[in-house]
Amino acid sequence: MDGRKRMLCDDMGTIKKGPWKAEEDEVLINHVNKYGPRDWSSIRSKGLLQRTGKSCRLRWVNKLRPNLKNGVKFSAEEERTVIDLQAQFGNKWAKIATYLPGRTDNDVKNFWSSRQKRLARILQTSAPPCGSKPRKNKEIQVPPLLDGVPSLEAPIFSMLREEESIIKSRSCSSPYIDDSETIKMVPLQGLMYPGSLNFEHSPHQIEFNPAVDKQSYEEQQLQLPFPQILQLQPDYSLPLENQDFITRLGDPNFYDVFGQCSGSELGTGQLPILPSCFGPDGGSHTPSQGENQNIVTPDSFIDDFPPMDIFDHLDPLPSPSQW
DNA sequence: AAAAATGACAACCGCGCGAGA
DNA sequence: ATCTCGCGCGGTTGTCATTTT
Repeated sequence: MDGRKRMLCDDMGTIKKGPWKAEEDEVLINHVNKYGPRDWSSIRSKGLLQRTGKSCRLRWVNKLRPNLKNGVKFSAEEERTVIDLQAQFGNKWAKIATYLPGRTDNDVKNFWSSRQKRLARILQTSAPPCGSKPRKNKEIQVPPLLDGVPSLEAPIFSMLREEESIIKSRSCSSPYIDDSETIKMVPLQGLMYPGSLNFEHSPHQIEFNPAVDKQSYEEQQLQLPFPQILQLQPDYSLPLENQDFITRLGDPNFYDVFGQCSGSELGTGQLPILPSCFGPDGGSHTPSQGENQNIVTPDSFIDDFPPMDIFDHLDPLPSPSQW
């Protein structure tokens, strides 16, 4: 339906909808200048405009109010603020907007919505059904660790525009990340030793062989002690979210992000999903009752995940048929 | 160059709340 | 006490512009 090209007229043609004209804006501004931003309904009752009071208020609040940052993109700082406040308050856009001078609840809402769409698309295109062909060559075959996540809803990756370049420039700080143009499996290999994963059994059950990791890897590669990989310290030069993510890797509650996926249910040494393998016990950490002060939901896990842009640099994994 | 995908933005709708009659 | 009305908020939809394929 072409909702906005047509000039909708409800109530026997007395209510105008659709885009505002400059003349209407002028009338509205004049009214506000005279009476203040109130009595919206009187604008129509006085015959000044064929708009509902609601529509007038919305127009004023979102477009005509002074000091609005119309047409100005959200800065990185504003993005971060929204992300933080959304985590704190939920979808209380009006409340969040009060922390952002010049921004309206609609702005914040739209920003968040766009972000959600973007991130949902990233996850969707990163996790094609088995056998499906990626739409673009830039995409990757999602690692089994994400592909098999049960009932994981659209992700809420925390991702700032500025982060991609930072990740690109900094992500090779891990000795386990291929220090080349292509960053391979950053979230996975950054925390595991290459060769410690066995994909033979099932695409959704990666077998973790601790024996392969430390010793053989260190012998072959760098003489770096294993604990170094777990003693992750926040890098304060990184964006806040990355710091937080890294910090929380050391939080026991962060390991078993999907709660129900205890090691006992899955079998020792089998890694159904990535996050469990972050645990010191290889994913068998089962939070006891009352241990969920920091309940980690799938969404919050996604929030804590590193920026998805880093996946842009992943080499495609072999398809299951190639395993 | 054309088509498709995506992002950004504007506006409407429904619901709930609070004040006043 | 309750009814009505105005307002504010969150969700949703549609359009246009830009980017990507």
